Amino acid sequence: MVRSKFEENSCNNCSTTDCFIKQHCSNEYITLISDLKKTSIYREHQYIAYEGNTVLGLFFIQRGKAKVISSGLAGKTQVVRLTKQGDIIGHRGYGIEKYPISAVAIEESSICFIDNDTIYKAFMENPEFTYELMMYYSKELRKSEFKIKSQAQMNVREKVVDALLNCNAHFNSSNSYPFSIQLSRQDIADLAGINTEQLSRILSEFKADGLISVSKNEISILNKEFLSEIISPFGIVE
Amino acid sequence: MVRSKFEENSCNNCSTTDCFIKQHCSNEYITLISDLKKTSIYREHQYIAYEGNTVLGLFFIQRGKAKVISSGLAGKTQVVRLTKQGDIIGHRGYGIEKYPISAVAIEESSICFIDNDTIYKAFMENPEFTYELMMYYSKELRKSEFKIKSQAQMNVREKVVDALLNCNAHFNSSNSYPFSIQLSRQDIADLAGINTEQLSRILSEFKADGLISVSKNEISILNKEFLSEIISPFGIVE
DNA sequence: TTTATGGGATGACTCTTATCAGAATAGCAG
DNA sequence: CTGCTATTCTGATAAGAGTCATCCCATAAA
Repeated sequence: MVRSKFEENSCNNCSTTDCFIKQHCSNEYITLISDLKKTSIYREHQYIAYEGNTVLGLFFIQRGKAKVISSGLAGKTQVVRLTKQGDIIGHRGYGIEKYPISAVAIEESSICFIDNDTIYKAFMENPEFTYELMMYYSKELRKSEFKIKSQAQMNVREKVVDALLNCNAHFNSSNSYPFSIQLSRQDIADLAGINTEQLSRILSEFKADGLISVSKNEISILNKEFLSEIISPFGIVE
Repeated sequence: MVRSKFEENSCNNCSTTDCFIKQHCSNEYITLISDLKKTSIYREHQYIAYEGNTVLGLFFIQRGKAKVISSGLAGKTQVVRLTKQGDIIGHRGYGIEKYPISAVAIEESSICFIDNDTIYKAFMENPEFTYELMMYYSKELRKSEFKIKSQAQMNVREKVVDALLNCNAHFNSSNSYPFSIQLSRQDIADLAGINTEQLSRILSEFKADGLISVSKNEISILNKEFLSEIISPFGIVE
């Protein structure tokens, strides 16, 4: 996984093909942005953006994974969504003063930052780029609203399934099984919107039912179909 | 509230100043859209869009109010959001095949429909329009993600406050009190993500505490500040 | 090897919320 | 006004989820 400094720094040589900039901006703009962007490496557990901090621009994940979290009452944390290579962070804060969320790397990640002015110019001169980003928002919104319903209507068992399938949808790009989840119990619980004790109980049930396996505390999804069935009455998103 | 047919049908003569089209499209496009849009009147409880139906375009609320609902398990309904004059319906479905939600008028409403092709052309030739709509999505997303946290972490009491303040933010544009809410207990419960019995109990409490008044089943918010205090630890959105 | 440490699992208990049943009230037709 | 229906309110009970305490197991340090 070693990449040369050269590869990391120039958009033209970047191998991340699912980047929004590369896909939808004109060559002229790709070159411009390439000069103005800042690419940084974040280690696991390192904060990429802090809730409450001033919004200065957008982050694009060149490589790696991150979780987007929002702090609640009494130290509770909600994992709002999971992100991977090609995803965008900070777009919710775009247009307002302060980030409503924090973002934390869940593995070593390479992330490109583009400041507000540059990105605004890119929007104004690349309608397709703006359009595609709007579509990205639209998709995020659908997922987000599905999750509102999940939180409101699912029981803990269903919430756990939802969270596991969420991890799978975001991180198992090759859709191959068994697929192991790298998140801690705490993270999964925060994603499901329940506590770790309940999560443990439900996971034990699923383990007994042969839906998942656990070795060295690492959860593996064995059968996506059986899991999906548990929440199928709610419909599927994406 | 009687409007002439002429006023209703031409964008140039439309008095709804908070319309996205009027605010952000070129005059040329406003005229074009004006010819291609279809404006319809929906009565209270009438469906504007059906969950599962094919997405044909976007709806703009010229006048009136609507609720956006999503069906869940066992006949449960989630009120995903409330909309008023100037808001957009169907934008979540934009870009996919089928509407993930239904929209229902909650009072007589006049709604403009613009088909996919027309709106796509408008996007491509009016970057500012696309940009502003993207900002609209961004704002909706923030609100939506705040609601995920609400559903996951608030107790019923807090959820009721959240729902009441939501009604207030959407429908009390003049910000004057007492403000009366026109929704049924069922709608408010579906918005809060709780059942009607719990809602009744909490409303009775609030009534006893002098936070709201109820006459002829119509809820009036007397003191927004005291209500806000109940959920202030969660922060405020928008 | 032993011993600490931290994440995870499990049991007992409590509290909140949903459900069910029934009473009160509002709205409406005759 | 009277009766009918739908909505809302209230109480009793049960189910579900959260909390607290403890135990287990893996890893790392001594």
